Amino acid sequence: MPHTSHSLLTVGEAASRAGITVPTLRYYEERGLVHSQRTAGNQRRYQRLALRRLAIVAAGQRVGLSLDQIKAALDELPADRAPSQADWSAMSRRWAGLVARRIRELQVLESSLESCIGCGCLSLGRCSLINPDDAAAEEGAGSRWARRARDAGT
Amino acid sequence: MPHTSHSLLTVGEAASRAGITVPTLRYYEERGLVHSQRTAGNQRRYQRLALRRLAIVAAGQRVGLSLDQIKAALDELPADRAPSQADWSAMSRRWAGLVARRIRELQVLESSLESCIGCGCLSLGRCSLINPDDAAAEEGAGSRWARRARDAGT
DNA sequence: GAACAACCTCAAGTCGACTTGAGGTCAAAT
DNA sequence: ATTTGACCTCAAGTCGACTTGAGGTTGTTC
Repeated sequence: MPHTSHSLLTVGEAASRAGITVPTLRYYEERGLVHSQRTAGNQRRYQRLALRRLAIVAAGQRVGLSLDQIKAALDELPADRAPSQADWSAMSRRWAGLVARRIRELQVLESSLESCIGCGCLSLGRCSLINPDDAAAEEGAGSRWARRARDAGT
Repeated sequence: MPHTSHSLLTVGEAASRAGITVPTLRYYEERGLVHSQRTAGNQRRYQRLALRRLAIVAAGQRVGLSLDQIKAALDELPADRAPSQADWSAMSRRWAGLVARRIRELQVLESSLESCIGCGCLSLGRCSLINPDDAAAEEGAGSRWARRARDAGT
């Protein structure tokens, strides 16, 4: 076993702290979401900072972003320094906007469903769930909102 | 052009009215989400009722359900009769519950992001976005937000 | 009765986000 | 020095939800 009191983390340590599998961590690295140093023997070593980036990845997934979108956000943060407050709050603000928007979408849906509970909806014409044209008027090109659900599992 | 004033719809008509492509409609049918009759020449003909089912599929996707989950919901509705109000409101109620739950999750996330906007989050330990354990504490066994739920019971 | 769009089936491809496997190397403990 | 578990790369597989393609048929219109 690698002794676990260094400031650099092995893949296994980093993965388990981030709550993901080792292959997933490697995959994230391949996608440019995290970075590592290598030992003389070519093994990955992660800085603590990498955990923060991984946590941001998880948060982004909860927000409903694709890895590419998350990468775009991460790319605006310094790669090997703690982000400045300005960096950080800009990112938070953008994501909060996305979340707020999604919440509004779901609330529209929720009220449609609620009005459906009693309506019987025997005629198509009346039902706002079935006829979401008005409700979803904003829907542009394929904004079928990407559902990503990570089953943290384990 | 097929003349467009029958009570039965061709694939093309049904697909365009449902806002999906023809292959997608065929795919849905293959998955058992809709059903059709066939002409003597083996072409699909859809009842109006199929449009309602397709609309339910779309709604379910907006709710965030998989096609399997949506199928499970549809399977409890009569296949070739309009659903009774009881059927309908039971489904709406279940879906409304899912939506409400998802909204609550996103609201937790939203408030985390909001508090992040100003916090700087220079230390991992404090940030609720980065440390969602407490925020997500209400969440029971696994299952981030119902998607892989084996109780696809809609 | 020919043109031609719309239809048919079946197979394979795509994309995102991973997982799984084969075959081989590194490093901490004994 | 050897063991053993953790690590390495590269390739291929999986899953959901579709899309694309090839090759052939139907049905309405002129």
